[in-house]
Amino acid sequence: MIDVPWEPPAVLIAVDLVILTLRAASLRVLLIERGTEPYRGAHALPGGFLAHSEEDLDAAARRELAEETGLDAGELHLEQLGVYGRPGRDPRGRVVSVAYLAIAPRLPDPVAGTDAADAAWLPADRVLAGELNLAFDHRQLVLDGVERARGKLEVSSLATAFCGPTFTIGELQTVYEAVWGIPLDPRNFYRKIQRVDGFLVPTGAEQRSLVGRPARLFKAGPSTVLSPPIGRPNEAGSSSAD
Amino acid sequence: MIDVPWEPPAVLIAVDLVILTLRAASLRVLLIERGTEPYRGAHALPGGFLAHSEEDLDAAARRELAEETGLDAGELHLEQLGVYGRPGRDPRGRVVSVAYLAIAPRLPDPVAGTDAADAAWLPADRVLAGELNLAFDHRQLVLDGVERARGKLEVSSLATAFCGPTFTIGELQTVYEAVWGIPLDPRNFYRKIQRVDGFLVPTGAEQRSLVGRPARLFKAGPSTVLSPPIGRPNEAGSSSAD
DNA sequence: CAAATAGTGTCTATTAGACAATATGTT
DNA sequence: AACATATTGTCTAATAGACACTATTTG
Repeated sequence: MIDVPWEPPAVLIAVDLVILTLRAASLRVLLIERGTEPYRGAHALPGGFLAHSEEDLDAAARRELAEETGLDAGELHLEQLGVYGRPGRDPRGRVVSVAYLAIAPRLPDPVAGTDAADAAWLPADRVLAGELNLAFDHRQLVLDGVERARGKLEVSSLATAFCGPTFTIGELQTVYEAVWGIPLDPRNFYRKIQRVDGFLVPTGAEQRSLVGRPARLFKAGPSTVLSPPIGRPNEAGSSSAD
Repeated sequence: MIDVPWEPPAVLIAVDLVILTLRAASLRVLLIERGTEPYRGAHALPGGFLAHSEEDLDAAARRELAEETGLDAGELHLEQLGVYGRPGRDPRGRVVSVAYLAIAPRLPDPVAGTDAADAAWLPADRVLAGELNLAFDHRQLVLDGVERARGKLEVSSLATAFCGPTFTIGELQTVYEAVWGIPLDPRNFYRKIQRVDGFLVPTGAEQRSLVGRPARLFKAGPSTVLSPPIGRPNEAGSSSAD
């Protein structure tokens, strides 16, 4: 950072949230329907401008999360995804948006936000496939968010953020399958995931569902870095990184 | 992004660069010595404010890179590292900095930048160890940059960005060892890295050094994603992610 | 019992890591 | 020859993936 003789330009800072969750075994992202121009009627990510010039970026993300979903960010996984500042991305003027990725466990259906006129958990697939019309560069944010989640599932304990405080190995497998979009062998998954040191801690309790043998309940262990990583099958492809 | 009845606060945007390279088998970061307050005399990352309100962030990063090092960003690996916007990080006022990570191949010793009064490639170790006094939150940026590089070495072709257009497997090994800070077995490394599909392409040429058998020269292949990944030994540890 | 999910055993091909051995250059 | 680096071979323990099998529940 260098001092300059001229006055540097000031820009508006926005915070946008890619909030992912699992519903009906499919990966969903929280989208609101815009009620005003620009992009009236299009889907958009929840977010907003910095409240005041001294607000911390993370604090702004937590504030928006609470406003839009009523969720306390203390309970959620929340991490910075990146900055999106291409000139022209917002027709109203120069806006630099700091994107955050949040992972939410299964939530009560109604997501009536205070700000959001109309909010819904829409399948991430439909965004990736381009079926939905997203405002601004928000499709890119969702792409990047899903890609981040896919990668971190391999090497971190992120998957548990999709679950409640306790969960079965079957539920965890559903998370991996939904985010990666591929089926996994339950038997191999079962042992592989338990082999990871410090990932899962058995609670001793069991959970019984409508059918089948009751499953042991686990909670997240101390490790946030998974070693060995949970390999994603068929990564064998070239090109495209970052 | 929601429309608001009030005027959102505008802040200054800076771009800071964590430029890594290899010198004398050690990982170095480009630091300049600040000639003005605040933090006069401390080391700082190269960077600066947005030139004008319509400048793209990536363009600003490339511009700063050229100004500080004379390097053409077209030749270099350049990726966004994150945003650093904690209030109070800059005593002059609210500044949100977009950090970029650049990887440079071996460069000519003099790094006389136009802006930088005094620039030097200093060992990343000394920053990590806290030996050097860095301005602002730049120590954190270097930490994050090195950590990013360490991780990407495993799963991407980033290592080749430290090398010239052609390189030997021995040089590549030096990159891995310097960035990870651990020794690797040359024989196992030799084959392991060649097994990665699309990573290395032999040029047919050879390179002879002062001593020892000449080594085959390679260039970077089409793959930017490495599968299987190049596993980093002794990752076996708990806690701390993100 | 049938169906469904949880959990265990086992086999095989592949891989990681250790390290001996060989190849080819310089001094 | 002595030395240094590159490249190849080989052995062993660990691992991934396929899949048969057992266990425990509900209807």
